[in-house]
Amino acid sequence: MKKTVRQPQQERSIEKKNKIINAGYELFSEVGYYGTNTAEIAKRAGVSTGIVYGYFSDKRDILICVLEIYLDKVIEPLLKMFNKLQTPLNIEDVVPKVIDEVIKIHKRNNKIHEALHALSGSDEAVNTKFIELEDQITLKLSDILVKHGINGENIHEKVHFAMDILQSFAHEYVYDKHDYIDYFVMREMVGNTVINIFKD
Amino acid sequence: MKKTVRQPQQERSIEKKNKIINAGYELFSEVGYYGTNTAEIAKRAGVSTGIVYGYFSDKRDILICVLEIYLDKVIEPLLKMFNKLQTPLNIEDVVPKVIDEVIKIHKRNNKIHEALHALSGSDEAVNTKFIELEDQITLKLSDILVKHGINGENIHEKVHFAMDILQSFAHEYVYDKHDYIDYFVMREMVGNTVINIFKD
Amino acid sequence: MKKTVRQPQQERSIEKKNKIINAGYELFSEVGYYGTNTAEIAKRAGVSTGIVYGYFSDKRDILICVLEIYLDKVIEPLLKMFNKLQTPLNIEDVVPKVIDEVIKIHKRNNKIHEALHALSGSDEAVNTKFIELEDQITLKLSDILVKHGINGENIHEKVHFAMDILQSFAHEYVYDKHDYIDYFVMREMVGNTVINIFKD
Amino acid sequence: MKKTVRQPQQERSIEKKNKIINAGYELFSEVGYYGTNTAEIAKRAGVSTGIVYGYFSDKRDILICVLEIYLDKVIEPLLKMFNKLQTPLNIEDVVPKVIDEVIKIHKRNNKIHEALHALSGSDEAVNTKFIELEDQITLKLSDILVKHGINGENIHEKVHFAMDILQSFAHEYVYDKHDYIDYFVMREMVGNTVINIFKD
DNA sequence: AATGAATGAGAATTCATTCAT
DNA sequence: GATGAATGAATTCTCATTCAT
Repeated sequence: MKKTVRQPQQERSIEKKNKIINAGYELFSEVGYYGTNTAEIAKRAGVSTGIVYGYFSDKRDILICVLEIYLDKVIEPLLKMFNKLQTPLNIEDVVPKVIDEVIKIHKRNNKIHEALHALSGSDEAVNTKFIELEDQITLKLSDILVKHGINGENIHEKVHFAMDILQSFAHEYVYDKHDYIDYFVMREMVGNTVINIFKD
Repeated sequence: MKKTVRQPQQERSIEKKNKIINAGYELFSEVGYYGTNTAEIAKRAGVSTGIVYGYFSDKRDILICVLEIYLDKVIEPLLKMFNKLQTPLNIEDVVPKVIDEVIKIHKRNNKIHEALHALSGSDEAVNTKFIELEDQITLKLSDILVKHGINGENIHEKVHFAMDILQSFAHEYVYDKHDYIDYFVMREMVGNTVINIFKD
Repeated sequence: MKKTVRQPQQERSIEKKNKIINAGYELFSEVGYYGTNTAEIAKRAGVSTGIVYGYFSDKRDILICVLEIYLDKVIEPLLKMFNKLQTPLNIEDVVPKVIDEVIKIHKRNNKIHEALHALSGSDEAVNTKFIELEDQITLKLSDILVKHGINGENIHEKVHFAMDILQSFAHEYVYDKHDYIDYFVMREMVGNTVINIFKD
Repeated sequence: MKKTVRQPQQERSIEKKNKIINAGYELFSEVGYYGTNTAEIAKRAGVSTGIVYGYFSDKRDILICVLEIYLDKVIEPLLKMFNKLQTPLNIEDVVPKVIDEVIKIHKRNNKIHEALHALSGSDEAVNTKFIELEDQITLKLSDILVKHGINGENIHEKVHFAMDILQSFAHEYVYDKHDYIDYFVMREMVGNTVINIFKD
């Protein structure tokens, strides 16, 4: 009665599972979770519809896996950037680079971010994963910043708040295009604000 | 061929249309757009399924209308608060009040906000409406602030940015509950940041 | 419990009933019986949907009435033409005129003919009316022809058969447009055939 | 977005598709196109409603396929009959046989013929298919007749006209039952008329 | 008589999931 | 492990007909 989901050990199987996840990633990005059906995922992955249920317990399970690779695509470039920084770091120099990086990440992943974030409201597991993502980023960045000599007082709150601001701005920047907003001006504001957070 | 949607003139009809919108509002809030079906909306509104299509062209059309009342629920308490303020306004006093208000709004509307925002990624009309609403809020608030003696330079960018920050924080505050975040500390940061935006 | 259908006596009412029938006639012609809904008929007739059921027991009842005015539109011009004929009539002269007339009738009424004929397969009353129409035409024309000196032997069969041929041809002529058919040649064949039927 | 209709290759699948077409054929015959719903077709075919949409894009698509097998049921017995004939064929002997055959075909297929013809008025694709089928019959029969030594002048027009006449008569014969018509007499007329068409 | 809003059964269609091969 | 045909519950939407006003 219990549903057993294959834990693929062989390379062939892992490869196939990844193909499905990637197909899901693409399709969820393109037309959202509800706009995608499992048959299409299978087709795009080049496998049969039946085998999808050999690797995943249900459609939502694919989503969870997609979410995981999405998280990597977000976290990795950020960490890589921070790891390249030299001590002592000059916050005025770093912030613009971070802004550029966050925008870049947002551009690459905006659609899937929307699709996944949309689900976080109605799906506990998805929501949890998102929170975990934020946790990871916040904690790792806090660590790195403190190691580079940034004042550690309330560092988690500072980092988290800064990340919120940057993400929010990246979203504005990539999507909305309100006519009456000068995004160059706004970018300066964002930059100065973040710098101030870490300044004193 | 042509779809005719009743444009209700009489009070009775307007009332009924509103009942449907409210039922939609509630259900979309509770279980999201895709978790709701038109039969349920009708049932909750106390009407037949058929008449739903007398007032709305389709399910999405209900969403669009829900989006509109959502705006009111968001914008009205904010405007009311601002209208009570005395000129010249002391930004240090106002910001904490605004934070409280935004948190309150977020608490009341968090689910529906998610649901609507979710759709804006995959539905052009919903997205357009969303942007329209953001525009309205930004422009109205900008207007009020300038009238109260706030420096009008880059006011749209300032207001929009401040709204992003506040919304982002309210979201954090209401939802996420990261263990390592002291929300009282974060709240102070947010307040000071917003105050700084409008200070000089 | 019984459904009473108003038998309109006053002119205003009769006019209104006719408006509905005409609206039905038009719409059935344009989009067929199943492509038309009663709300549209009412709208086109300039009356409310409710009152339609004051004059007609149901949608099919409108169809029956439409069928009746259709029959008149078919029978009248044919009889008018035959009544103008002079004794002794020259069959070679008459037949081309009849062909022209039948084609004209077909052109004016082809759509509604299709729509009505379509129903005759599944609706006994409609079928009966159609048979009645054929009866009327056959008997009246037979009468006229005999009075004009045409040999009365098997006259009903001759007339009916001739009408079948003419109708069939008119249908071909108005509709089908098979590329490989020279309709001028076919028309000659039809004419000669009909003439032969009445010749000996 | 895209609708993919299975193109069944395996015998099992083809068989199932045929079952659905046959169920459609039966039901359209019995109660017409609008009197039939897809659930009933599925039930009659002994399959689920879902799989119907695996083989057909929609209900109309079933109709189109039914139209095709209808053609076969009409054309095959006719062709078989003609193929048995000896050259040079004696038209006086052939025509009565053809009349019998056409009546037989009509008896077997009258309802479906009605149903299909009905739709051809309001559905372009059905209409096109219908014309295509008539073309096939005309061209094949013309070919056969010429090969059997019949004068090829205006052969398409002759065949088409003869088919119209025969069909029209078969329809009369099978359905209408006008009291005042002696169908034996009429049958003689039809026979002679058709013979005359091909005589000189 | 007249209105047109309201009803609700019924229709077509979709799609996550299962299952025979 | 793999296939893809098959399932059938669920969903959106329509429309002939009724009914409160």
